Formats: sequence, C-alpha cells, structure tokens
Amino acid sequence: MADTTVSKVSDTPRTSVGRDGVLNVAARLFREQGYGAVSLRKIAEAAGIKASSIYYHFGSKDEIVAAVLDAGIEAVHESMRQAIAVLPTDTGAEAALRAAIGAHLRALLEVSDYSSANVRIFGQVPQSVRDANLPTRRAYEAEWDALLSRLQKNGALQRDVDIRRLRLMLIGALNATLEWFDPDRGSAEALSRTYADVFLNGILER
Amino acid sequence: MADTTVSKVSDTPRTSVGRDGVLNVAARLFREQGYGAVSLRKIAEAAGIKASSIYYHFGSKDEIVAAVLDAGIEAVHESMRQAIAVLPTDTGAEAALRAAIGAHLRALLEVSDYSSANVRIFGQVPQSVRDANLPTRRAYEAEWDALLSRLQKNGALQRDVDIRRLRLMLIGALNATLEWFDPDRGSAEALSRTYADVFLNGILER
DNA sequence: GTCTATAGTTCGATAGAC
DNA sequence: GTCTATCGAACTATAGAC
Repeated sequence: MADTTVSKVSDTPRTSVGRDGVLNVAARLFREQGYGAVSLRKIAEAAGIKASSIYYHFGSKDEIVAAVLDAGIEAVHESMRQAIAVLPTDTGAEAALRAAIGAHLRALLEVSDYSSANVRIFGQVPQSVRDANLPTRRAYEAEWDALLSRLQKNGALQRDVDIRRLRLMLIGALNATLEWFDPDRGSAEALSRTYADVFLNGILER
Repeated sequence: MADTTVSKVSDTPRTSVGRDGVLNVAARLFREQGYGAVSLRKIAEAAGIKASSIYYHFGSKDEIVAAVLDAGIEAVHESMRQAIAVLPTDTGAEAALRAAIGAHLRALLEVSDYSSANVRIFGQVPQSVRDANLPTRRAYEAEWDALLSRLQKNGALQRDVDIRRLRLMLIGALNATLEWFDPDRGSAEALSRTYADVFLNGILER
C-alpha cells in the first residue's frame, strides 16, 4: 500500500492542518451533529490538534461558525450560478428551473459540507451569528427571485403567484431533504427530477 | 384591573406549576430557542421555580424533551385525524389532501408549541431521545401513507409516484414553513391553500 | 503553529431541610 | 412541591513555553 500522505523532507511540523483544515473539520461536524453538540475540543480532536491551538486561527467559536455559514451559502450560490450560466440562450423556463433545483440539491446532498451545515445549524446559532450571515443569504435569495421573476414575465409561471413565497416554499422543501435523503434509496439527481416534476406539474393524474 | 389569577383560599402553595406547567414552558422555550440553548435553569426561571425543583417532576432533561417530542406528534396526528374524520364520505381526493395539509400546518403554526418544538429540535436531541420518539412518529407517518395510498388507488394521484417519498417531500415542505412563516404576511389558512395548489397542480401556466 | 496549564463560567444532577 | 447548597463535569477562552 503506497503512502498517500507524503511527509515533507524539511523540518516543518508533520501535522499542520491550518485554518482551512480546521474549517473543513468544523463544517463536517456541524453538519453531522449540530451546533450545540460540537465543542472546540471535538473540532480540535478531529483535526488532530489541541483545542487551544484553534485560537491561533480563530478568535472565537462564533468566528468559526460564521465562516462556515458564509462559505455554505457561497458554495450553493456558485453551484446555481454555474448551472444557469451553462444553459443555451434559448433554454425554456422549465429547463432553467430544473437546472436551478438540481444545482441547489446537489450542493446540499453531494458536494458541500458547508452548504449542508448552513441549512442544518442556521437556526441553532446565536442571533449575532445569524445576522452576520444575512447579507450573503440575501444575495442568493435575490438570484432565485430573479430567475422566478424572469419565468413569470415570460408567461411560463402563473401570473398570480407571489415570487417571494414561492422561493421560500421551494428552497424550504429542497433543504428539508437533508433530514431524510438516503443515497441508497436513489440519487440526488433522480430526487431533483422528482422535485421539479412535482413543483412544475403537481401530483394529480390528468 | 381585575386579577385574572385567582388565589386559592386554602393554604396550598400560591405557585404550583406542576408537571404540565413545566412541560408547557419547556415546549415553548424549545420551540423558540432550540434544544441546546435551553437549560433546566431557563425552564425553571420561566416557570417561576428553581431548577432543582424540576427533578420532582422529571428524572432528567432527556425525560422532559422526550415528553415534549411525543406530545408534539400526538397533537399534529390528532389534528389531522380530526380533519379527515369530519369530511363527508363522498369527499374527493383533492379535498381530503387539502384538509390534511391544512391540519398539519395549523397544528404547527397556530395551535401547538409541542408540535413546532418537535419539528424544530428533533434533529438536535441525543440519539436515544430521537429513538424513543420514533414509534409515535411512525404511527403519524402511517396515517399519511394510508391517505396517499387511498388517493392513488382511486386514480386521483399519478400511478408512478412513490408514496413514501411523496410523504417525505410533503411533510418536509410543510415543516420548513416554521423557519419563515410570518402571520403578518398572511394566515396559515391561506398558506395551506397555496401549498395544496402547488402540490396538486404545480406552478406552470397551463 | 502547537503545546501545557488553568481561569472562570455554566451545566445536569443530588442531598436534605421545610 | 419547592427550597438552599453543592458536586463534578464540560465548556470557552487566556497565558505563556517551545
């Protein structure tokens, strides 16, 4: 078995997890266990250092969780932006919405511990930390509202639906999958298709 | 101003909140602040007693939160059962599903601190507490699956949708409203109508 | 950049008086 | 049924050596 973690030849410390290493571990633990259940000692242990060493990289626990929350929205936002950007210019309303739903769900369920941690712990962190994350969230929400408004102007969406409410319903429904999604029961890709089908056409036989 | 809390004439303690009083306060605080942020001292203070007095009524914090979780499912289950029971026997599939959606949303947003606390903190409590709540949850889920299966057999629902997945999507979407519902922006009743419209018929113009 | 040691706080829980 | 008093554990955060 070849060793995958190559040791430096110099005298630099063997284990230098660094700020990003701490952050990656924190995001994963927050996603798995929630905010209150994850102490600095747990993060440190999982990162292979001592709790006090974390204070070299961050000034407080709040600073860590704030960084995780912001990175989580950035990741899902970038995922959606990318999915929309690669569409041909003549892409229809249905396809655009399907792409956005797929991007959000993939970021949450497959790609980013940061995005899933954000959804999982946002309601558990101190008010001040929530407030700090709000500007980043607003930007992502604006992206959705812009997409939905475009579809509505094109006549694809019903004229009387409230865009803000529709966005809250849609993102809320997608985020809820975190509580029960099981890759053994079907892929995130298949799930995103089902969500798009239901939201676009409903479940009634016609 | 007339005094609304009448003092007993006998020598019984003026303040006897009792087990139910502690439980009511606990449910409200859990709903508002989450599991980790609510200590026994906070519950006691809000109930007007000392933290140690709680141990006369409950053996541990886990016992309190377990009681809150079970009562929360019982409340929303009873709300849904009642809403279905009062329907005329010739009620159509659409109306039955609308009634169930309305009952779930009302229990969550208007009626029960226990039900909203359950949704809010289930993912935050220790595994053992979650496990203890599972049988009660399974019974409620079975009620939904029975309703959805009936609609599918009647031909009202599409034949190819997976009942379990549909139930998870539906309840997940409804539960997510807890994070953003604001009574100043519209009633729970109106919101439940919107959810039924979207799930039954989708959002596309037709 | 990580360590040891520890200060200071808050927590769940128990013992025993009334 | 509620109180006072307290224990032991776990937490965030700081100080200072290497």
